[in-house]
Amino acid sequence: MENRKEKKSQSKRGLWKPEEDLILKNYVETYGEGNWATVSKRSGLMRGGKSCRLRWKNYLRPNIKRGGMSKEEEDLIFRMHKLLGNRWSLIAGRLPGRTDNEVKNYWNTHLNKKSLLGRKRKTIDSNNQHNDNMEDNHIENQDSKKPRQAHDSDHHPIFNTTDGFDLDGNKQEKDDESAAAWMERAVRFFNYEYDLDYEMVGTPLMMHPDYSNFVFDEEPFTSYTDPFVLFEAFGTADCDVGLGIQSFLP
DNA sequence: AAATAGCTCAACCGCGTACAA
DNA sequence: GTTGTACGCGGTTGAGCTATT
Repeated sequence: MENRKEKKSQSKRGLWKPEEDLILKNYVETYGEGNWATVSKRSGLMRGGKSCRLRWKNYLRPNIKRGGMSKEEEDLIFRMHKLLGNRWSLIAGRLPGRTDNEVKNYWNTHLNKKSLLGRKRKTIDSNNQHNDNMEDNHIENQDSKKPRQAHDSDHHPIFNTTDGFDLDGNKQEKDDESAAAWMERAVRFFNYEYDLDYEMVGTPLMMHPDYSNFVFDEEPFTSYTDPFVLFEAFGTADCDVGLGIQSFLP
């Protein structure tokens, strides 16, 4: 413990200087990525391994894309976030050259505001009680200092069904019954995610009396069942949500 | 021109997980 | 099964920049 404290205080902190970047770059080119704990010893950098790893991953790595997000990237982040929550590394994985840190910052400084404004504006419940609760809940979540709790989507039935609905991206024709089952699960998922009312959780939205008062933002609902996004979330082996749903695939 | 409020984003921290001994 | 180590992730902080008064 004492050792760890000592080590910490010895590590240089704060912004990286160009000469430090150069040293780190040379180090990685010589020794390769990994073994970050030994970087300071071998390279002479007075930085902790974590700091070096982060600097490499976010700024020095080849093919890092700098500069503002395109409209397409912004749109994808928005959609993926709706689906996956704050899983920045997963979202960043679908944006070549972008890092999880960048996506997270972009969300917090740009898209999160839009999201909150949008929610306030876009629901049409006449008494507006749900709207306020939704926003409060969201802000409360954002302010939480706790480590990431499981996202609602982790446990939602849409990711845990056992009806064998085919989502493996093999371009199989979906019959009407399967499509209907899919849609129902999707509807239930969004009902759950927005957390409109705890009593509604698990209740098929179509059957709920409040259904007529609810809209999914200003886009048609189908945009959130965008096949690309759904495939990305459910159909890829490197996606932990995908792994969940893949477990019941044939 | 100076003060200050607001915003952005690089960097840090703590926790969880994987893996080896 | 336990412990130690390395790594990755998401939440948070704060320095520096910009806009406003």
